[in-house]
Amino acid sequence: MNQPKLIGLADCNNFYASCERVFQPKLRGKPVIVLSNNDGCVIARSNEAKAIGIQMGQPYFECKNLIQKFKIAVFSSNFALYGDFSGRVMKILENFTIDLEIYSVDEAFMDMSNMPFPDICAYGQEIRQTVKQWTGIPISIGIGPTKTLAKIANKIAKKYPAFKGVFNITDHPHLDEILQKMDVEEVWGIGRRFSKMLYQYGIKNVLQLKNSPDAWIKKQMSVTGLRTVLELRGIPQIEMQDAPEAQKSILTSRSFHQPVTTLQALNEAVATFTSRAAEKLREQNCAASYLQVYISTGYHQRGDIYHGSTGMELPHPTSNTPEFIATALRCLKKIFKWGCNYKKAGVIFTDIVPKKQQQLDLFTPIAEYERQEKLMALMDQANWRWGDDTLKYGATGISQKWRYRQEKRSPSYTTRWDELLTIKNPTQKSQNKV
DNA sequence: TCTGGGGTCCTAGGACCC
DNA sequence: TCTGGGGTCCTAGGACCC
Repeated sequence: MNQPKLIGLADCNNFYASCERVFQPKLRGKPVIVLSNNDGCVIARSNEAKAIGIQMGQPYFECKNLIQKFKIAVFSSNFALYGDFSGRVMKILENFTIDLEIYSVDEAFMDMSNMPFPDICAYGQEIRQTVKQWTGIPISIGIGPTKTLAKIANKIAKKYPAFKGVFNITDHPHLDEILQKMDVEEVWGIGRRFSKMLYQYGIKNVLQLKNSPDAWIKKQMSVTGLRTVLELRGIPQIEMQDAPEAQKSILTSRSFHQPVTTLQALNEAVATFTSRAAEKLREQNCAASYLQVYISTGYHQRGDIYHGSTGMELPHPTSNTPEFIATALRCLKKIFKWGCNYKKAGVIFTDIVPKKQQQLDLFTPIAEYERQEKLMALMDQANWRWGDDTLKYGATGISQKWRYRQEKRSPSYTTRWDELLTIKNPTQKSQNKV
């Protein structure tokens, strides 16, 4: 029989906002927010910004008044920077556990069973301090017998300063009281729809959810919902994953800052997204054999709302950009409708296989494959070294009027040579790269 | 005027087969 | 007009996550 598990969830606090703050110490204790692509809406908030009342997902234009009034520091998102920080944090966490499962850019589950420490919370504190010291990123750690309870413990660790960022919910004497005070919506796996439904049946707090009958839960919320409830009861349903599984889909999409109306402009956008998706595919050493394209008008606009999407199978799994672009443009032609104000487009690759398993088709000579492979590798290298779009396909367009906007992006301090942090030397007037 | 992007899993329903 | 039962596979859509 398996030993009961102890699972820790380490979660970076206000991750993107914290990353931005690392390089601007003067912003410590000050409200900071990070915006989505297009500077459209708020996707990260420091505690101070939350206290002021800025909401997650709130449109930027809606909170401009508050921003001015409270002098909130605003950043466009800089995912290269956040990805780099994420890697550093995860590397540190790895040293503290036998099994780390990276769950998202700012979260990881840690197997903390059988740790040779009598006080698991003290150990958690040590992890927390190390990460803070080495990266500048504050984290919180929740510990519990299941992933769902570890998530809940993490929320508590964040909510009550008395716990100093680490909370263990396992065998807690006041577990039921804790759960009774939490809203069902706070549970991992219960979103807006389900919590609304549960509310209608009078199930408002987590304790009530935990004690609801299995059959009813399954009927209302399918097996996923039932798993969540069992996890709340301390029965593990969501195991730790040993190795990261191969991705099943790769998606690249963007909203346009201004509506796009012509097929020509959409062609460019779709070709660009396709190139980017193909790069991601090659980064993972994979090939794909199915491609979908979608385009849509805005949801907030007046007039016709249109959502078109279609897919096509490629003759064989590939990672070759020109093949994808040709297929994607054919898909686009099928779904394009004149007279629409398009606000978004995207490309999705599915049926992904590792490159080793890639089936070559019979009629293309091996030498041709090798030539394509070399060309792709060369382009990826050039774009990695000298910046995105150093080398690109003509189909992706030159003017790219549909491009999105990022007015307040911080420099990529850690990932681009030309944007390394510069420090002013008080004795000289010049600035030096570090 | 201005509202993100990238994923996973589950289910229902249709097509098809014997 | 009446018209079985059971299985598989695929896709679209809905739910969730960060």
